[in-house]
Amino acid sequence: MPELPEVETVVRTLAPALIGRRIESARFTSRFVTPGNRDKLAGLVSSRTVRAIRRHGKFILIELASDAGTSGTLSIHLGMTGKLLVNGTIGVHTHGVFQLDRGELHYEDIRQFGRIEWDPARVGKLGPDALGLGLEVFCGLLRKRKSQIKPLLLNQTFVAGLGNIYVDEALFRAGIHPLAIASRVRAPRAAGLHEAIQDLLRLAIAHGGSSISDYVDAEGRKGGFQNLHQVYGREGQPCVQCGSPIRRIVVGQRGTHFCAKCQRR
DNA sequence: ACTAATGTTGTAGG
DNA sequence: GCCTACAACATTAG
Repeated sequence: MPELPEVETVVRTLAPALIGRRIESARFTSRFVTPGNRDKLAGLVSSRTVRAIRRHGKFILIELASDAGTSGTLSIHLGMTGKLLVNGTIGVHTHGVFQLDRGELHYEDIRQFGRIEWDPARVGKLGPDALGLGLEVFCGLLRKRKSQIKPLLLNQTFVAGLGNIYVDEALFRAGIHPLAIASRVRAPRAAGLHEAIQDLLRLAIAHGGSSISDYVDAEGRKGGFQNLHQVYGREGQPCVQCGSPIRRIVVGQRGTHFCAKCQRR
């Protein structure tokens, strides 16, 4: 569910309710979402004030300061079905509750693929954020890799933030076949891919992200960008460019949508 | 009833 | 290092 545009939308809708708030206490109940000592994690985040909320790739990073001024970062990854809700009700899929000095923040996650962690090392291993990534940097990175373009773009240590939907959409916009070898994509096309990624992410954010089944922002609202998808979820339907049917294949275990005519190998 | 598929990532093995 | 397959979990569609 949540790729860069969805996570960005969550961060933006979360910020007004969270910045400056003090976390009085917290409770975690899932051994999957919060592996290890859940009480210890609750203790770490309690009695701290939210200084800032950031995002890197698909990770939500909440900077917390203690009364003494020492700071730390709470990292939340939404996995496939994670939600952060400011005005939710507690249900069977609520695995985290933050008591704020004003209001509550709930973490819900049906499949429990998401993670709530304190200063996790894996955030440091991420590649550069896909949004705002420089053209030269991107082309330089692409040139060095011999793997297929789609699995490469999904690799968060290469570039952070793209998921299955936006990779398919970006490759379509750039006219690149998902199995193309990264290093053999010629410079003009690579530049086109860079532009496609930037335009696509900005447009998707402007529409509040894509809601395919579960995704909602921190206030429970669905996104609207799913209505503007050109290939994702459109198997058999006509290509918006040439009319030939959108095809679906499996690449790296992921369903992959593309137009065989507009995206030549 | 049973199987496959779903937007995520980490790990194991070649 | 790279690539593939699989596993983690719950729900839904066919």
